Amino acid sequence: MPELPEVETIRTQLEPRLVGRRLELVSILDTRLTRPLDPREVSAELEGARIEAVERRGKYLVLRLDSGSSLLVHLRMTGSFGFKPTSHERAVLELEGGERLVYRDVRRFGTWLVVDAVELEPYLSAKNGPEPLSARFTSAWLANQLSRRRAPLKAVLLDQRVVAGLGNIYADEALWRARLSPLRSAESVDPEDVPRLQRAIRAALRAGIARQGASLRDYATPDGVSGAMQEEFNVYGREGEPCPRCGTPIAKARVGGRGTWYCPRCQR
DNA sequence: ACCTCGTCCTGGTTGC
DNA sequence: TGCAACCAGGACGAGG
Repeated sequence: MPELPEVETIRTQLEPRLVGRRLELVSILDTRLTRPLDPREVSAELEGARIEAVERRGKYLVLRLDSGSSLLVHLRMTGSFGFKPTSHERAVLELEGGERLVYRDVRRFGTWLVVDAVELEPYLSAKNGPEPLSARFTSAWLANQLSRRRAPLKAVLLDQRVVAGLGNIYADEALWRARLSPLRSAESVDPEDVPRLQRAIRAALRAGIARQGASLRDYATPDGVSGAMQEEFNVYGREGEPCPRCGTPIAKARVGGRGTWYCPRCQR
């Protein structure tokens, strides 16, 4: 489940290997990938273009092309990139120089979309709120968003328009750091506590980036290396284990249909 | 406008 | 040991 730290790690590794290279052949092997568009149309738009930049917005990977178009890749649950043949290949980009970038996605939730220069920013802005590691992600913004939502706090943090890039893992980890319960309603959070939550979100994501993401199930980086963040989870997946802060057994609940781990004692 | 839930999808794990 | 049921969850659409 690639979230911001995993996608950022992928971006960092792809950038030096892709920028300046031409896409010679684009093979889309799974027709679901480009739905509702015909994969042949998408291939035709990509082939021959040169990659100018590899960027990230929220959980989207953005390949900017010299044609003016951009390829937006969303990895959803199990999407990944690599440079070696593997199982569950859904697309292959043959690069100038003979290298083959393979897109793998076991569960086929991932999506590829080509947008032109005019559409790019409106599309990304409609899907994503502020980047959590940018200056635009302020406590004031977060407080305002929380104040108008009655849903569980965690459910609101998973809304990409509130903050871009948080997923199930880092939402739980951020809430643990902030000592706030995922179950309470967003509007019930005291405005005085919001700066703590804002800093906790940043800290959780920065920790993930520093460890090159978390390797669970299907995540691997393009270089084939595993991230190490899973070894440092405080609560995620740790039902029954002692809270690293107070020793109380970690509890598990379902919030918005998602597995949710938290300390019932020190997260209020 | 907001909220919850079902859907998509496959493979690994669990339980009988 | 076999096999079916269950579980993982990001985004989106339906329905309340």
